[in-house]
Amino acid sequence: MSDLLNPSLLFKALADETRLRIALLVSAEGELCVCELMAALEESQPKISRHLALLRTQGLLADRRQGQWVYYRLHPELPDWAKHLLAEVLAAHGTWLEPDQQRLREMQKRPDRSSLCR
Amino acid sequence: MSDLLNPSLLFKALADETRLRIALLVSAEGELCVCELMAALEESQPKISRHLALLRTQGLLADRRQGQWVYYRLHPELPDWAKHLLAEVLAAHGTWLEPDQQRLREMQKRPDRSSLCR
DNA sequence: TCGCTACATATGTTTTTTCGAATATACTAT
DNA sequence: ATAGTATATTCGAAAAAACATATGTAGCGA
Repeated sequence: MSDLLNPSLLFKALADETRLRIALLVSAEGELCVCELMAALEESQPKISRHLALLRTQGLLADRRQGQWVYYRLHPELPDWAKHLLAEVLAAHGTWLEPDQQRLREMQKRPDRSSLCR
Repeated sequence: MSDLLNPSLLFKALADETRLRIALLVSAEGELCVCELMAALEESQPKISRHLALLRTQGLLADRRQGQWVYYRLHPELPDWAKHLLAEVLAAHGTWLEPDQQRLREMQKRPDRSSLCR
């Protein structure tokens, strides 16, 4: 069930800068929806969605829909070595994400995940 | 002097399977020459050399010539986060390299780096 | 139902990467 | 000098990846 994600596939998934920023941002922030990623990365919706689809089909991210929004998080069954790897990069180069995180904080009408659907 | 190698460049460098095998093998074995890598990976000489050139220019590997052979090792100034990353992958998926390491052990006329040049 | 917002995917094109084959360079031994 | 071995690089073709644009789908509120 687990090791579909081998190192080669992981490195390919993270070799694109947009996907790397997405993976690290999600790793740092916990959970983000598509519109938040669009705002943080300043990229078009299809571009973000396309890269998210790749990260999802490779088993790196998991998604859940809540109302109109789809939230992405690190896949709960992501192997430890992969989690550690992301954590290592984040610890050493977290500053690289700061512009993205800044835009995230400044985002208007950011969806509020605390109000659960019913 | 150090951080020319950012995470994005590292992941791109390791996104190719040939380069990933080279980097992990060198990381595991310490130092290998081109002909040893050819034997271990069963790939053509130009293909190995081309990928080595990429890993070298990106600062991942360092080379030294001894006689007719050129030995490659992890670059001594490779940042710690990058070393840890390789070690993490090696620890979790070292078995992936076993066929390569087996061929390395079975290699005939393997250059003897203990006989230093004079 | 309609209109709106959020997100996903298909299509055709452009850019990037990888490759094999050929050639060039560096060293060793004769 | 010549030949042989080890390694590097160039070049054009083929394959893969990324892109923008257009379109499709799903949920929400009126």
